[in-house]
Amino acid sequence: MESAKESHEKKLPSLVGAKMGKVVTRLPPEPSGYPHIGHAYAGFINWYYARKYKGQLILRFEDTNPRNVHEEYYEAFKDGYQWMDIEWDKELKVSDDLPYFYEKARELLNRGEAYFCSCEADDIKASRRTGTACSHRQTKSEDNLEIWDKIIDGNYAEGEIVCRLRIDMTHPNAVMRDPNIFRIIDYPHPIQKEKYRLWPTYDFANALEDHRNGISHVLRSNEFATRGELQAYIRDLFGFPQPLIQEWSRFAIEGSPVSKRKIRPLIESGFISGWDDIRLTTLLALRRRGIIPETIKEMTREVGLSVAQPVLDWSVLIGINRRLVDPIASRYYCVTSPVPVIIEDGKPTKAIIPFHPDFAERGTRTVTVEDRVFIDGQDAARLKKGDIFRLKHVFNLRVEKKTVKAISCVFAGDELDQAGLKIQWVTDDTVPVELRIPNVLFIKGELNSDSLQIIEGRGEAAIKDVKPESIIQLERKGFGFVDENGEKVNINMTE
RNA sequence: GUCCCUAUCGUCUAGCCUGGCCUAGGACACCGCCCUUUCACGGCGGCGACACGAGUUCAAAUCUCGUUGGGGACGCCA
Repeated sequence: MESAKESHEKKLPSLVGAKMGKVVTRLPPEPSGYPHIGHAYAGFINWYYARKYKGQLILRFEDTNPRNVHEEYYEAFKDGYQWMDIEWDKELKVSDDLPYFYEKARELLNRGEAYFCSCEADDIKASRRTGTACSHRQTKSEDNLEIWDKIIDGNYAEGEIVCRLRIDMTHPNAVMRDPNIFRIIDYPHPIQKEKYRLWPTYDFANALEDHRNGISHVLRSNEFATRGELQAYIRDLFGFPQPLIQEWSRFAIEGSPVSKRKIRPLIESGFISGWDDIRLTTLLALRRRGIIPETIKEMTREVGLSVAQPVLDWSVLIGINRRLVDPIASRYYCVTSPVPVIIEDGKPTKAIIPFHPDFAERGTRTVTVEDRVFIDGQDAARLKKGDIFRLKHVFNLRVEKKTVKAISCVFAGDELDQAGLKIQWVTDDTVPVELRIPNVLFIKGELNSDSLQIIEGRGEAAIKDVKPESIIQLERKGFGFVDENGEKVNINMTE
């Protein structure tokens, strides 16, 4: 028991170069969509180390592309982190720092470290592949500074010109081949409105913000690995110290896309219901599926700072969740394809059923069984004449006659047969239940037409009292999240 | 095409840096038994892996080279 418990308390490794009280990490979301499990994973790691070393965690919205950013997502991220119990110490928006970036950019222009380039985007791209420089590289500082002012004054249109760093067009790391650091975007920003039209690119903003925010450790997924060199170069340009960088591999869950590019068409076609569809891995979806935050944390500790390419199976997440949710989920009976069981010699009998087998303090409900109950069609199919089974928490019955429409039984004693068959049941007093059973969205890259199964059933009356958003267990069916509880109870099965 | 990262049970991961303690440990899944008024949780046991090929060494999962596979970058996205 102890060894099992210890193994569940797997810890993340110590952080290189971390000093107590001196660690500052960051949550750097772009508010352009809903947070998903990958954000929660990275968020938890950053939160974990900030707390472990009694440092600080900074929430920094990377909102430097007004075309991508929408106001609602700032809140969506905060909600997501809050749900994960990830608390941050300071909240910033990169878009608040444009004056700072402007000042730094002008300094670089003045020093000849940057220049404006009016080549076509495609030509710039091609020249990076071939490693050839364009004539704009030679523009004098004074002229570049003049162009800067003209852009601010509105003399250039979007797409007409960009500001690039003068590094090395033949650098082995293509990211270093004179990267763009500013571009014109004539589009209102949700926070800054129409105040700016010249926006810094990711690398420039990120490199300077990390220094400006006093970030000691940049903990991020390695899709940014090749940008590291550029970001370090930018900080070096100003003589800023370098934070320590720790990267891990971006992970995936088998059959569950994360990208907006893949998900949006599914929503538009109506294949899935929205960003909170229970087949997705957005935090909203996971919550509605009955996955709890602790499960995501546990999974993060398990996967750790791996640099391979983890592709997790849903069973890992679901298995961890089942263990964590077991003690908190009350048990209920629910039957699908109900088949009547006629108790020929039935007399009203009170069944007292506990809500949880291990915690008596969670209480019981009392149901009176008369001469008819319903059992699940699948259980009915297994019964044949002469079989003895127990109506769980009531008494034993013997099958006398079985027709396609009903099963007739007689009382067969009260003694509990430990090894005998026990069957869940409902009376006439039920509530309609809709079970939604999710499955993977994609199988081997193909959309899975069977990714959501909906089953109608009858739940015992006690389910009417379950608070929406509770996680319950339908005995022998599994755990689920009570999504709505009205005329009908919708339950999203975790699976 | 060029550059970077990576390769351990079905899946995830520990070990690799500092070679011997590894007949390779754990989690999830699966199978069996036990516990049990659930096919839940829990307990015990089982199945099950060092991608391949060379090399270095008394000794290699661990070091070197190559092959193959996987991921990422080469955006006026982040």
